[in-house]
Amino acid sequence: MTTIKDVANEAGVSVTTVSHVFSGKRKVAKRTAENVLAAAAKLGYAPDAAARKLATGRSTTVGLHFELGESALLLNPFFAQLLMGFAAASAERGFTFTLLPPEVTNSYPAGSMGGAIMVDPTPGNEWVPFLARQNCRVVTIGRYLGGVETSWVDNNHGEAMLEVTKHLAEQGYSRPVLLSVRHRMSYLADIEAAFQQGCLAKRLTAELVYTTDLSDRSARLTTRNLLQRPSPPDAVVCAIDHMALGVAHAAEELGITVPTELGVVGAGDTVLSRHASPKLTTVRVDPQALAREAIRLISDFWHNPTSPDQHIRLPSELIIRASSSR
Amino acid sequence: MTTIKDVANEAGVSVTTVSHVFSGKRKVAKRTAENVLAAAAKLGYAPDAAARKLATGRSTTVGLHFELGESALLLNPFFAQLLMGFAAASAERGFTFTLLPPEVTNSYPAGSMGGAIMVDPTPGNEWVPFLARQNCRVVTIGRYLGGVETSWVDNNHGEAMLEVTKHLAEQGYSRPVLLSVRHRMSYLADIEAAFQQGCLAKRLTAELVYTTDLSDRSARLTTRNLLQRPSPPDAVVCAIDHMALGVAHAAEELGITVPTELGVVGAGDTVLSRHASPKLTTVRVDPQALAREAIRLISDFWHNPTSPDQHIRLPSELIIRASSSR
DNA sequence: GTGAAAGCGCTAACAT
DNA sequence: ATGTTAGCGCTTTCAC
Repeated sequence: MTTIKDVANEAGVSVTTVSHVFSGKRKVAKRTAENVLAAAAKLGYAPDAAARKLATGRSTTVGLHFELGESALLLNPFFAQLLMGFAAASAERGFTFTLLPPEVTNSYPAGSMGGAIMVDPTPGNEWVPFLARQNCRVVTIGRYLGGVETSWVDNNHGEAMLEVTKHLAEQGYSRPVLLSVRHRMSYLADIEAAFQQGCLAKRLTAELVYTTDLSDRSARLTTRNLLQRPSPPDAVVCAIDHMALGVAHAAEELGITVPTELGVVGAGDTVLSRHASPKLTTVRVDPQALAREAIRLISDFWHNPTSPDQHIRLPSELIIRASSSR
Repeated sequence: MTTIKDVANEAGVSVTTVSHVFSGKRKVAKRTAENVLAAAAKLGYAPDAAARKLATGRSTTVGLHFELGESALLLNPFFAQLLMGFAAASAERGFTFTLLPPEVTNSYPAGSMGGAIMVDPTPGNEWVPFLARQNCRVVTIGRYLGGVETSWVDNNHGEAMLEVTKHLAEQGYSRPVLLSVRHRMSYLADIEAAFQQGCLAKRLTAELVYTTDLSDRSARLTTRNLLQRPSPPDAVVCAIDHMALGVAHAAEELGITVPTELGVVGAGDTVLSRHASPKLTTVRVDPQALAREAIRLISDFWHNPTSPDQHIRLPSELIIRASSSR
């Protein structure tokens, strides 16, 4: 393993100078810096993150956490794209990722992280308060509603849902149902509130129905019940794409045509939305952009630890397809 | 931050003793060990991984890499489950994960990892030779066919495919096609070979067709062409579940009934397979088991660096559903 | 603009 | 069965 000392010898300077060339923390003469860089390249030197962390007390490792059991992510291609975004964005900025275990271990060394990103945390998430208590900077994707302030990156889910209700009204639907689940992610709270508000504005009856879990199967069974009511809904808006597939399935089983008799809207614009027949109207969010912004915040905080929390709201886009176009 | 010194003072012993209580590298009197543990718990002490790494030269961080652009993982719920398995299994064994960036950076500090896991590497994967050169222990999920020996954990894809062809023959299908993609993962090589062999054994014509990419859309378009031939296939076996959905879609568009006129078989048994109508016959693999075994190997190698490469083959299971049951 | 040296938290000889 | 101490690779004060 090549150390800073080897580079210093090769370049004929002190380790201090080599250190500063790599950290940029003090001015080094141009000629000197070039020599050092050349020596480092020749020897294949890269600073050792562990040694650096030990000396500075600060880490460039970012903790990453998903609530896979709770959230929609497990069943969602969205998940993989988010992760891909994290890997790429962090590599660019010289950060490294660590996956946090599902449950908090009290002895987990929060100090080993320079920050943490929590994807779609629910109020029951124990990591957020745990990390906050240890002064580990936290950025959430979606807002944390558990009583601890954090920085966050979120989509404009509410606004998109208003567009959905507007679109449904324009298409002549009048009795929409929002199919959601009881997990308390900010995302769900947002679309539920906006759904009620949007329906009110357009004079649509607004009904909110919860399925027992996130599976397409639950969505299908719930929808079957809804459609067999005396006055069934004429549109179903879903919290995630694959629930919408379950809805379409239920309609098909009952001989109800989509979109004529029943409008269907999903959320996420995953590969699933293009797969449904008819094709699914859905709200598109950009996982790569979410990842990039989250890393940007972590990087900002790392370079400027005292800067205040930041909140970033990215747009969501309504993609209108056949499933809601009469 | 609590250090080993604080614990030593609190417990009235030397740092050496504390160190050994935590590493288990030498015998400590029961009473002493209890005192140390109590002191550590009281002070909230956890060994600092960076310092430990610096002192020993060995890291408990495991690098994790996915070829998200190439593989089927991006579109596959399988992916998330695999990751969940990694997070849980590594937490249990005291390892920590780091996500490797998509592309190799020559300056990447391989020394910062105690091992690496590559998911479905293709021969073009640059990380495998890069890491092998630096004596970083590599475990692949699926075999690496790029000319470097590694330890691996794999499923018995070939055997499962033999069962598939047997099943197809039993159901009276005689002209099956295997729909695959040109990415060179061992998994694809295995099912392609076994498909040929199995068809030969059962006297079925065996045709192998490649789609341009992994999307359901490509599968659908390719299948449309196949089905419009003078003598079309009467069964399509797919390399991944969502391609099978595309196949079913194409059949539906052409008014060809599944499974009567066309048998369809997927692979993975993801949520998608239960979603198709009719329900999809598929080959089930267990992502959690793959993750657990991979971590077990990494852990073995970490504790015993000189032990030879290991190869683990887990069973795959054919799940017969409506899409291939005449 | 550059260096010398102390020390971050831990481990592992070498002691006793 | 336990303790003393050098040093892992780096950063950072203090000095020039």
